[in-house]
Amino acid sequence: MSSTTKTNTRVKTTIQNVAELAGVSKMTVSRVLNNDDKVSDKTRAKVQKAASQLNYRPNISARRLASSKSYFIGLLYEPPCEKGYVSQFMLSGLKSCRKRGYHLVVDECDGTQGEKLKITRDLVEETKVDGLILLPPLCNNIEILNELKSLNVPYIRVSPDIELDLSPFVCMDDYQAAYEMTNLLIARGHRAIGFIIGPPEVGASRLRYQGFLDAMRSKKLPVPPEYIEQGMFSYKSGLTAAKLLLDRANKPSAIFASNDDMAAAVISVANSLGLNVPTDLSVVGYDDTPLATTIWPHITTVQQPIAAMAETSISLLTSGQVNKLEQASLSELRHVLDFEIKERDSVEVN
Amino acid sequence: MSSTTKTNTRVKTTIQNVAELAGVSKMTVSRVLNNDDKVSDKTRAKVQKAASQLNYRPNISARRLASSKSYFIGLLYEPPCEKGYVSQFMLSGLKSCRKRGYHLVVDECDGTQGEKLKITRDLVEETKVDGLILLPPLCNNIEILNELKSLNVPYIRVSPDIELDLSPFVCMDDYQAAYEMTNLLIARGHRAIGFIIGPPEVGASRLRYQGFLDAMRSKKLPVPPEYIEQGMFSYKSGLTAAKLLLDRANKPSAIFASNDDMAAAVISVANSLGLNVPTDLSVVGYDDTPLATTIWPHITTVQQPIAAMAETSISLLTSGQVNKLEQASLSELRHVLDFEIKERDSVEVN
DNA sequence: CTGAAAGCGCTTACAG
DNA sequence: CTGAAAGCGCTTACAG
Repeated sequence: MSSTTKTNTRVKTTIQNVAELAGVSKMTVSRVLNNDDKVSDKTRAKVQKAASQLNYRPNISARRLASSKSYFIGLLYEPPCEKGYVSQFMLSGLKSCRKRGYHLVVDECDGTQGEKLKITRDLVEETKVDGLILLPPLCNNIEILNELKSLNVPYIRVSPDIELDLSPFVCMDDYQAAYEMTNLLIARGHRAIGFIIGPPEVGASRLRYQGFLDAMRSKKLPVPPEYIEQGMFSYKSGLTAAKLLLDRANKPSAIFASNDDMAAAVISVANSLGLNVPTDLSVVGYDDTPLATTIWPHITTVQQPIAAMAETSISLLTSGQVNKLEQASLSELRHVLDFEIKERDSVEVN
Repeated sequence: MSSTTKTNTRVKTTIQNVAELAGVSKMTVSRVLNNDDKVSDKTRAKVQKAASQLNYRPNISARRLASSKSYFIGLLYEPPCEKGYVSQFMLSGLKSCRKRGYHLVVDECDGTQGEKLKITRDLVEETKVDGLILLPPLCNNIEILNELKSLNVPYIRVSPDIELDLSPFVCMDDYQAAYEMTNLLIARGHRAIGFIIGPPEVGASRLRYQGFLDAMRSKKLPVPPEYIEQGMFSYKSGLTAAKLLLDRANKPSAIFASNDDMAAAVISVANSLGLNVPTDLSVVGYDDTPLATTIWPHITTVQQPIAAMAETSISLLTSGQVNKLEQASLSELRHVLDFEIKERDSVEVN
């Protein structure tokens, strides 16, 4: 019996087989599978047992053909996105979709505002996605959000800068992460800590900076203006900022850069100045991009929960929770996921 | 009329509509769409005209349901893969599949050899992919190739090290690229050129090295052993090699690293030694990974034709050419795609 | 709460 | 070379 079941997984089992085993009609099986309310608990249990016994997996193509749903989730990104961010999200999203019998349709949303709107509309109307995921900075594009709203397609915003509307979003707590990272540096004995701010047009920049400032203040540590530099998230801007921070007599013993590219630049400048990282200077970054574990020393950084963001987004979109938006409380819309501080080799006890 | 056609693209047109416009049966339309031989040229033309007039796009789900084909292409990769390589391939592959009405199913093939074989089998038997793309180093895994052969699934090997079998593959000419890159350095006036070799277990390492050697020899330039170091493709190994190459009186004026990570390491070592890149030392890499355009100076490197590799692979797999393997000539199986040398800021006239 | 019928848009197999 | 019929595996809409 058990061996028969095993071989059965190789043979395609249909809704009809499940119906027969459970002793009900295909219709009832379909209802159970789609979480329809009006099925008695007893029947539901019978069907579920039969389905799992046969290792039944619904045929998506048949579903798609018969139903009004497309079983497609769209993922829209806008270049240039932080390197690696899109692909990490995509890889996780692909897996999350697959295990639910959905497919992820990834599209680049580039060009003028008009072209972006067109790409968005096409994805909705041609591919007929059941839901859309908007990566930053697209998730802050109010016209696209409005278009989606009028098209009546549920969407999730990933790490939005501001609460433009009452749509659901996933994000991490940038303020808290920067606060904790700063505390880690302080705990290692650092008092003179430099900071490179991210570009002002990115909302997270302010939060990361504020987290740093508050952590310093809570420990009554000074934050002299010459220890603060403005960066643009690019490696090159990190180079410039690091030179200003380090090419002086009274230099910080640690530098917190608002992203990994700039942190890597700090390490490079330190080296060219004859400073060893981490013995002479500790450096921390933010994002945990591939670069953080490419260069040497590997950078201590904040790991964004990208896989969890993808999983949460797709879970919300496929469970249909997003459709019940009107009744949803704010707490159901906001998903603040846990970050992790990855301690590596760029920090040392001072 | 023209405006009607435009609005029609919004309404879903079916094979039935095309059949009616062309004055034939659905069956005939289906034959034309699937490139069936036995259709008269006249009928074919009529159908094609009607289809394009209606902007007809076949419904993949209906096709999948009715046919024995799945319209899925599998992409199998094995971590750790060169950073960015997989995601670049994936992004391109996603687009190539989409425009053909296919879907790309991406899966990570990790673990023991037994687990890898199981993942491969599952992808074939459960998802029923019509074809598989094997990224390196999976494409050199003879057991997986054999398994696929016995499962009778067509596959494409991407940048395989060796010709293990008579299956089709896509690749670029590593030897030629290294040859040309070396010539570029020579043309810029460099005579003393150092080289960092890639890991011996990667077939391309040998080809790149040989291309370098032959270019030097053809110009009668010396290649002293102290200018050659062994690397492992990692940044850290590049650091070690670069120190050996640069921390001496008689140093090369240019260094050719076998990949970008090591080239970035060379730049870092140069900086810490007080050498400016490119004025004191020219550096070139290979692969054109995101890192090459992240750090400063941006690295002059060889761009692998990843998008073209993805497009070619999917084109071969979806056109059904791969099935006619037996009759295929070798030239039809081998697809050596054009590379491009990206000249950036890490090389200067000597 | 449950089911019989019809149909989604294609292709397969069979005729002619 | 072309077509009428049946069916892929589900869901929708309608009964009861």
